[in-house]
Amino acid sequence: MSVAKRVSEEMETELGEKVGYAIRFENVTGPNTIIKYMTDGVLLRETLKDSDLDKYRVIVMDEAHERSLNTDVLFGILKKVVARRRDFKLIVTSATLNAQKFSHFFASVPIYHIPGRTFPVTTLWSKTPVEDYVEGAVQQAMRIHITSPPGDILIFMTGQDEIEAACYVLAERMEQMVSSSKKAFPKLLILPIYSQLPADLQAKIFQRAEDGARKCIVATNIAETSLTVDGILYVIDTGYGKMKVYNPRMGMDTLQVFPVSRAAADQRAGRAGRTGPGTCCRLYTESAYLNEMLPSPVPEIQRTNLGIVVLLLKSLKVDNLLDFDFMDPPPQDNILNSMYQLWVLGALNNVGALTDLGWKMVEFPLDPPLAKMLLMGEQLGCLKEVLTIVSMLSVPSVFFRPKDRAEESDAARERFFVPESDHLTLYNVYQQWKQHDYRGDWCNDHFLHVKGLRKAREVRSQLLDIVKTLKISLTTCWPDTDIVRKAICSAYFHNAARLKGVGEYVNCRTGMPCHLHPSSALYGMGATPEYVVYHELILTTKEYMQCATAVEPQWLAELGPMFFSVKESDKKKQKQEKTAMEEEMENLKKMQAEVERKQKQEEKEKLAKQQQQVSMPGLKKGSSTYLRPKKLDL
DNA sequence: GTGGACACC
Repeated sequence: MSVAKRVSEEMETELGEKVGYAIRFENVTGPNTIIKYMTDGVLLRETLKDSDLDKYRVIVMDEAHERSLNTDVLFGILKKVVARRRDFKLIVTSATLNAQKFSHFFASVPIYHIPGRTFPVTTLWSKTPVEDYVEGAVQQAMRIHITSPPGDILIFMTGQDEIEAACYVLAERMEQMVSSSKKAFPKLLILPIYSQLPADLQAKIFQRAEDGARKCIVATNIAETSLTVDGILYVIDTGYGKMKVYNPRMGMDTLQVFPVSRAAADQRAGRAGRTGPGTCCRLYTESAYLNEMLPSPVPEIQRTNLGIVVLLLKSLKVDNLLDFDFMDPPPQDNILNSMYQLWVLGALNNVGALTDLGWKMVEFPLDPPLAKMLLMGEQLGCLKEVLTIVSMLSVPSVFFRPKDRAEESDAARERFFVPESDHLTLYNVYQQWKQHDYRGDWCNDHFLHVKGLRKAREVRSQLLDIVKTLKISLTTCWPDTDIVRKAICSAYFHNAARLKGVGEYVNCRTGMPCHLHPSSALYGMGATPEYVVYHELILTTKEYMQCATAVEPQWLAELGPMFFSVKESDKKKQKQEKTAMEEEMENLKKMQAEVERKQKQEEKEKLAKQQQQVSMPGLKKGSSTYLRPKKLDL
């Protein structure tokens, strides 16, 4: 938006006239707009309505090296548009590191180099691997503060916990230093930043420090690309970051600490050179950088659940997904698994084409199971309730639990509990917030993140607009919440689990152990329920179900017949059902095999390269102790 | 009996 604003000022027009912008919840453009700045997500949605993008003559894909999921899907689509339309131009801008690769993907088009305007950055390497990088970073920061000329410090850590620890230790060391030193000591302003930090605290990093004080910002990779602070002359890079990795076989996301890529490390270093010549202290050896880090991060499309991507591409008439021209094709397992899941949800038919339900699901910017929950809400007569639940599930957890007020915030959360369902608990939170006029101070009083709730409200209103354009009627079942639980069950029966012990479950289909999270409302039932469905399974210290709801076993049979049947039922009928399902499965397997065969033919050369990238923890053999990704035992 | 980088539709 700020770029759009600057350009429109330069062209001496109002923003939204000749120059405009569009992001998810905002569209500031008009009939006279000739330059439109937008996110890759907005453009991707536009291609669904007009796959030739006839509205545009030129598209500039900026920051292409970031390789977001949407950008990667767009590349494949735009490549086709370029082939079809003679009057269309595509310009891709990227960090030079990857330029060759982009050029090659688009039939070896010419590359233009545009020199950057940053200052040189001196790199200092660690001579030996650093065992404890939190401690290492703190020591380095103190050293810079004591011995180096003015200029702010930026430290990269992996997450909230580390940031809090680092800030705490830093403050402690500073205090010791000040009290043991006789002379006056320059101040150090320690500032944490990560996305979940409340906005007012985030804003502090941009404020000027009082006279003589040096700022020390301790950040996640939010400071790598998303926000830029001027005045940084020193960067301390731990060399690590968190990354979400999807495991299709277990249907589970893990958030793991990995060494960052060389490209990311260089990006981090560059943050020291915006104001003047800077310094980057890397808490890893030059050899680790050269030999053990990947040149660039594994693209998101290769490590994510592809449900929504499959749905989108199917709606664009890409019949054979393994044939789609991805710059870096995702692992076949991910594609096939997502197709299977869409088939199970009833979005794809036996030959892999979109069903009526599937076509409707595409309209919603939601993961397929969430879209299905919405549409089942329509069918079952509880759309209003489900709209709220889906919106709440689309934002980060709204419960705020500061460490120093853990008990107090737990008690506040428990007051919202609906004992049979975490989903209904979320609904309850939203309703109460609404009844209190969507007030911010009410959120603070009840240990809720205002930001998250506001976002949920925006999402809800966007979904409501789509519901209206589809002429779906807005039904409610209140106060019969069993119907809501049925709607949840109808979209999440693949995540059904059966009780094994208190709070201990196993997935009904896969046998995967899964645990109720200690924060779940279901603990409030006294005895935990026999059957639950859950929103997602996340591996941390255990496999935890995030957001679970008690369901009746007969609902599973009724709403998820491809997985479940009631034992007592007529054996003959059961056998017939089984045969029918087996037949469908066979069809699906045939479809998959055909798709696989073609893929193998055409992508033979690519495959070796691809596999190298796909084996995600993706580090070369003989990694030193510096590289120790958490091992995932499957 | 306790979690969770970051964008985005």
